[in-house]
Amino acid sequence: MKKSLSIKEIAALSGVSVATVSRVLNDNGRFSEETRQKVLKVIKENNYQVNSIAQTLRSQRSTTIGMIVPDIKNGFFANLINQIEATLFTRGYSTIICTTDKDSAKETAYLKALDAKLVDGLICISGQEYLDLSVMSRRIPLVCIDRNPNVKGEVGFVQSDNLTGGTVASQHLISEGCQQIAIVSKSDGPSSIQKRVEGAVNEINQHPNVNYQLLLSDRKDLSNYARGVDIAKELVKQTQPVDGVFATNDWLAWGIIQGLKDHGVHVPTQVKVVGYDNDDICEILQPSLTTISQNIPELAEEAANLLLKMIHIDNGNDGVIEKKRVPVELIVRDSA
Amino acid sequence: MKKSLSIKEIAALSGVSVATVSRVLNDNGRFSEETRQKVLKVIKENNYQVNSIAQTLRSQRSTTIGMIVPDIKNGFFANLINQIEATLFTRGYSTIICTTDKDSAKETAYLKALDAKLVDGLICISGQEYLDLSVMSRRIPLVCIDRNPNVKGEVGFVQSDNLTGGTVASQHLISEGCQQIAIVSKSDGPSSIQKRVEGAVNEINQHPNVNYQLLLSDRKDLSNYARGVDIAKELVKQTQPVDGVFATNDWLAWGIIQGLKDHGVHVPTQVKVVGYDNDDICEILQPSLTTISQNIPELAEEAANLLLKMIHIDNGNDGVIEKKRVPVELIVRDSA
DNA sequence: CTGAAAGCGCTTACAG
DNA sequence: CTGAAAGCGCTTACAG
Repeated sequence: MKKSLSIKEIAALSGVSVATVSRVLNDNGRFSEETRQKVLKVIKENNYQVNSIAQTLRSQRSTTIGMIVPDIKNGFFANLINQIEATLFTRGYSTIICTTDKDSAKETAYLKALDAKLVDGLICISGQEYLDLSVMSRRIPLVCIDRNPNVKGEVGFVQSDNLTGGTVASQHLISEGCQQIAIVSKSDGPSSIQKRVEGAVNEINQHPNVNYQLLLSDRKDLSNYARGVDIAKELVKQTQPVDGVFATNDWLAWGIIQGLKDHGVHVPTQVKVVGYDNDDICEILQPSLTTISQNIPELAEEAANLLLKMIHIDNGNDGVIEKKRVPVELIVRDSA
Repeated sequence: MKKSLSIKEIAALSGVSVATVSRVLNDNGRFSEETRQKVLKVIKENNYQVNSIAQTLRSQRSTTIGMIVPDIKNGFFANLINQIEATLFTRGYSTIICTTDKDSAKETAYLKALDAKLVDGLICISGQEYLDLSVMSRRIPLVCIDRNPNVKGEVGFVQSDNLTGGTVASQHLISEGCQQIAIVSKSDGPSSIQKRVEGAVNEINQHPNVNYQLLLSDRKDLSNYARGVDIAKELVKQTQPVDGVFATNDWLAWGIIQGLKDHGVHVPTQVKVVGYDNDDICEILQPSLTTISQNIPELAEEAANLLLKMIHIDNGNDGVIEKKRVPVELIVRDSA
């Protein structure tokens, strides 16, 4: 591999000291315009590229942040990751994305790797369990999105307003005339999903004439879609038929719709269905899916800004926890 | 931020030199079992974490690879990224994922950042244009997936067998009795997609009784799905109706199916449709989509292994280009 | 089996 | 305005 030039060689070629080259590079400190031109010329001519590793070691700042995410294939996460990364990039930070695949050993290994790489901050998205930061050798600014950290000390916390999301979903079904509502979710979901259920239940409880039942799939072996199909089988067996379903994600919702259809139950005329996430699939399905849309741009912006703020303040160890709650939006389509 | 301990402090606490601590850490060089135990004990007790940045600067090896990808939201890319990253991780490498959003300025900026971070290698996935590596200050092992690099020197090249993919798609339609086939794609697609079209055309040309037409959407403002709907409008207007469609991705295929349905044309009885990628949506749609599945695990494995091989050989500058071509598979479902 | 020392490529007080 | 020098935390010949 061709060796790249160092600041030392640039200095020699420019006839100045390495200190001066460094100053020009960082536009920091005083130097004559003439010197600057001279150095910049040599840098250009030699395609010099600064060595960030050396910078990081020296300055103890990596301008890199680590991002822990359970699953990159999920559309919601992919969007969120993409936007956070884009925001951080415009602010001069690189992002190392670590996909844990919900494997806590992998999560720990990644945390150590990020620690060793001196990342300036950490963003953790969702995840099944409490976040165990005891493996870190340093205290590091941390922002969690939809996840409860078990960390003492300063943690930023950005949440989508899942509680309201559930509430709005129920409200919509009720306003459409539903009186027997099934709330369908997964028994193994993270707290963000449980909040959706909680919101939906709370709302229904405000309406004495509306009943609900909770159906939690524990079929970890199935995809969300397949779980929905599976749950639909339960639904059609019931003596008191449901007329509304709130599913805590869109794939689940679509599985339910298809499962119901297989049993001759039509959506939305016989049963109305509301999903969650406003996944890309919502628009292309027939019936298209009524759903709750999370504000991904705002979640990304809040998380990135909060982390950057924490990095720059770097007050280190007082236990202040900043929280942001980002609104959601009901999107009405054909299914309810 | 709490400062982490250095090897120097571990050395002091263990009563040995930093050299010895380093040896124990890397299990490299000779030392007594007693020394090892002593040092390891201190490391454990103090939750010592090695500083990879210092290691990298010293050894000029970062055990980090960079990955340039056009779009993380695309299911095919997301899967591929995920699997490459997982493979590299088991081999001790971290992966920095850089999403270019098809913006070449962003691509250049990322390339520079990766260069500055001393990544040991680079994987580039797809992308619209030739890859411009002139911004790199070093020669670096590079593997391209479905992308033509314009680089002199050693480049690994892993491709999905897009040509055969197109061929197989046509074959299937023909074997299902189609005689008027529309090949639908995007005018702005990368070469990997053009290969699919080429394969499909070649195959049809083998069959004198089968005709085809090529429809390329140039509506960059539309999603793939919307482009499909749009194209379907063209299709139904034609005097000689088509009875088969090959679309170069699944979302496009689904748009066509929905567009045809809107005009009263039924799939698969009147028109048969084959998509490409075997996206997660294929199974949940009705009709479910017949498609060409790329072998993502093998693509990931080949790319990762090839890159690792190049890194370890590091022969640097002979112009050998390794190529791998990964087979695809026809998956027959309801739409054709 | 172990240590002293050089050096990876930078930044930044300190001195002038 | 500029340079000499220390030091970030490691690894690795070299010497013993």
